[in-house]
Amino acid sequence: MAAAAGVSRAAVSKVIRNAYGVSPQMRDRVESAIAQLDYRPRIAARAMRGSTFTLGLEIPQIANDFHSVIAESATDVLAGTKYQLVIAPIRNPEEGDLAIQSLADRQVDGIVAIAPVVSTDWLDQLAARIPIVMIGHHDISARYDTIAGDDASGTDAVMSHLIDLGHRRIAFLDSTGMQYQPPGSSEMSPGRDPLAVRRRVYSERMHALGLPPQLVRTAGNMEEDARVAVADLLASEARPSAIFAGHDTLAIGALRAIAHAGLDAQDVSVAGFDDIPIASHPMISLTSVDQQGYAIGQEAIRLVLERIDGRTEPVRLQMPTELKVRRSTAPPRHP
Amino acid sequence: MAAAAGVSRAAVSKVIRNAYGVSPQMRDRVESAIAQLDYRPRIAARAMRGSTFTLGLEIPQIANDFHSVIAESATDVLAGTKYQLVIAPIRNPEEGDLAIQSLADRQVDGIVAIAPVVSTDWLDQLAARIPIVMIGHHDISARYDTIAGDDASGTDAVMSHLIDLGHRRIAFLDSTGMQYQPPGSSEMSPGRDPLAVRRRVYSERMHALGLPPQLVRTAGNMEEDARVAVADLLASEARPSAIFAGHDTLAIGALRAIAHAGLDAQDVSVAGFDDIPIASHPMISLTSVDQQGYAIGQEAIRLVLERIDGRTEPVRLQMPTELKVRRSTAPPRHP
DNA sequence: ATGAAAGCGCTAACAA
DNA sequence: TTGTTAGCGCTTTCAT
Repeated sequence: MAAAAGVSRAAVSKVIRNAYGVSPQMRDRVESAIAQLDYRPRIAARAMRGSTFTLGLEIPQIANDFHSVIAESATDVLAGTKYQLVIAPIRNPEEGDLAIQSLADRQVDGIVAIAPVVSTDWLDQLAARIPIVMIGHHDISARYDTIAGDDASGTDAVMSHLIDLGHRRIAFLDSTGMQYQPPGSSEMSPGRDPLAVRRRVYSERMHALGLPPQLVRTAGNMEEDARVAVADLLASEARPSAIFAGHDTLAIGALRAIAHAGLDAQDVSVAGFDDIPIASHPMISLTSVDQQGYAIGQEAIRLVLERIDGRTEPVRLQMPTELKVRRSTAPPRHP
Repeated sequence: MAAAAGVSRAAVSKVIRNAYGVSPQMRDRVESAIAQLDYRPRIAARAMRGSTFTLGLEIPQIANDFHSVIAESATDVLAGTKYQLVIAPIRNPEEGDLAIQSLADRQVDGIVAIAPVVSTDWLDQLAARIPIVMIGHHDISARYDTIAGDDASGTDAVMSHLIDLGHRRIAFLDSTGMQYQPPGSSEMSPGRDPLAVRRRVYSERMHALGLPPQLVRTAGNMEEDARVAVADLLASEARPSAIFAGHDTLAIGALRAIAHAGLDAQDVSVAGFDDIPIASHPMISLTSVDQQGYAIGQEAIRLVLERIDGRTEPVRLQMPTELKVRRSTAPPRHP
């Protein structure tokens, strides 16, 4: 390339990086050579000396629309900038360390991670080398930033709503997980993940009313896992009058089972969390907690860019929540 | 690293790559040093000499669940292999060249692209350097592989179904797009993209019955674009008795407008294409054409790995389609 | 303002 | 079987 333009490599490098010390005519010469040769700098070579202009996003469960919304907003924010977003999808949060490590191995300039199952220690160590923003977990770290919805108040709102409607037999639809210990890590801090907080506040509210909490475990975070679990639940003795799902993807699965059984919101009400786009569809109309997924994605990118820019003090954001009451919750027919 | 283990760099390299010519004791020594130092090879440095063990997936519109399913199956196939999948998301198919170029700049070992707006010439040129698999477009290329659903027969099935139900005023819900010309490219081959095929077969079937085709253009490929367009349509004189949506994301948006207007399938039937997961939800129950998105993703990865492995003859796959008749289509109340 | 040259961490060819 | 060495294509420092 340099040879073709009849200039030094350094000159080409400077022009590309818009660096100081190039005359206008030099710039012209190099730029026309670039255009003519259709020259593209190799990111890998640049990575050897510095940055890759690549931001990594770890996504557990790409089928979860809450995650898609975050990816969408990150894409929107980054469009037209010099940074390229790459998503490392995994099958479940337990594989989070693999995806994050993989992104680090590829020397991305920053990482945004959505609620992976990794220890804070492990992440702290990584964050010493590379900017990291954590979405979802309520971590307190000196090295990386955190953005989470206000799970406690969101859950409170759901519980108050259901109780006010007259529900007493309220089940919490939970996913398994958070069992895995990443190698060489200390134990996970308790209650840092979003579902743990929602589960805890649910239990507290039930206890406060003298009601027995009913935790229904799904086999995983897929819609289908929830459908199966709720189908079983409906066929059992322990049928609740309302189900609070740990997140909307589970709630949608629950609604499948309920609709399939020919039941409606007065038989079994359903509330979710995240307010994914389909929740507002008039044919679904799922009561859910909005935690501003789109804004979370925007903020995450903003924070990681700030860190790339030099910030070192950690930032912790908590997004306000708002309960969207829709037709999937109603007063119970048989309280 | 090499120094710490007291061996040569070449030895380390060989152990990592499982290459020929390492004694068991050498392997042991190196491996324990790797474990102890928590050593991770830098992908960028490897890229300078060869491969990156990274596969790129270009996704237009991450909010489209058909695309998510493809990403999901690709993730599943690649889990546990030495390859890492990275997704380059864009806002619309018109930005396809940016995402693909960006992946190429990052020297991924292979690229899977979902129906981007790029010329076949441009792609052919790129495919000379890097394995490419195209999903969606019915391209005929000597250099890259193609996987597409059988759009013609799928559309035929939808049209026959609607006509058999008694519909005559059938609109095609189309998205704009495919207008953009990538720089330095020849014109796009006509009819290579999925929507063009569906639109064409729709028009043919309408003409065959002596009916005027009714093309309804949305502002884009988002669910919301379809909702707006259909809301306008319902309020106009030209209200059809059935809408065939170019793909399911548009169909879901159409159903929003229809449900919101208090209408049902007998007023305005809706059929879509792709059979995204939510289509089978009992509360949505969208008639749609299944083109096996999950299998498409699997095959795409298989093909790109085959190419990395040395295959050079192009492969073209066409997936069979199956019409899933559900409750969103019904005989018209007012034919 | 420009160019020469060192070096980033690997792999591959070759020498020992 | 092992180690030495020459690059891959950039960025950065340092002369000019």
